[in-house]
Amino acid sequence: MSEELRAYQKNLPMALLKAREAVMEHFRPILRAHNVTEQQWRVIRALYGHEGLEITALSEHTLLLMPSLTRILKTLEEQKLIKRYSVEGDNRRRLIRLAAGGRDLYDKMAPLSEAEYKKIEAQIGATKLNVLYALLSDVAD
Amino acid sequence: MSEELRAYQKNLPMALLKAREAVMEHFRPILRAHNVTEQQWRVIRALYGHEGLEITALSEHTLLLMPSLTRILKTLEEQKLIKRYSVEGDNRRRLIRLAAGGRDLYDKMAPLSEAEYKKIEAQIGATKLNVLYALLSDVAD
DNA sequence: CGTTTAAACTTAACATGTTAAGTAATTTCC
DNA sequence: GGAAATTACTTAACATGTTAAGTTTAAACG
Repeated sequence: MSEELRAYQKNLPMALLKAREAVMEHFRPILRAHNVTEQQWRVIRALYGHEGLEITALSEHTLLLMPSLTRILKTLEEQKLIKRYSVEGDNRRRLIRLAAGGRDLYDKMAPLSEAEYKKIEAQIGATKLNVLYALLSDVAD
Repeated sequence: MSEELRAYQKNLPMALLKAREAVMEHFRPILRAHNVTEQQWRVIRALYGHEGLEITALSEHTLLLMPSLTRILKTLEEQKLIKRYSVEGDNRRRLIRLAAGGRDLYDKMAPLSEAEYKKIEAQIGATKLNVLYALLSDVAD
């Protein structure tokens, strides 16, 4: 097999992207039905798991860059899904928390999301999935 | 482990994204040095492998949606990296081909890209990498 | 202390992602 | 053969990705 052919067929970023797109197809209907984007959902999820996160920390948890996050938080705040709080003793930082609306949205979507995940797990198999997670975390470091 | 914790830690789309970001970090310096975006490079690569592609086919090969591709092709054409050709007997379709500038760019970047890939392969190991490709293609279908 | 440096965001500008709607050219099908 | 459906692509509008520059507040340091 020529180098060019290898390069075209075994392209790691493309393979990862394609797999991700396939997985996301399962979740997109749920997202659309609740009028949230994928990235907004990532923020809500992270906040549910860690009530009271600073924006930089949120950026790390969600894999969203700060400028994107600035804009996303602005719209989530307008929709009253999150709230901003000041940090004692440091006026540069801001704490972000889910508002009641955000918690409600999470409570509605999480079970649907979890159910879809179970379907995927059933299709691929839990064992394979665990191997995949291990390899992915291997690649990520 | 609670459901919520599972959901937060073992999130397949996020794991795929994180791995992809880690891999792309290797290639971004090359892209930046040649003033091409990741997506523009995907287009150039696909065209190099299949001289003369219609836009819909290009969309499938690059995993870019048609509206994105429309814009990307516009800028690549302005930079004289690609050219458009008409298709005999069907005026809806357009054939896209690399122009001389596009081939030159590919010839400059491909060896650098290939070298980076070899580094990644060496870090992870060819065996693991093959298992990963197999699992990813499993997930993607 | 006051000046410099760094940290935590935000803005800006341009490219792409995503969904819906629009346009022009082909097929279908009665 | 001509209306209706389909195909191939483009536009539009809004959200996010990405890099660079700007702003405000804290920390460091001489």
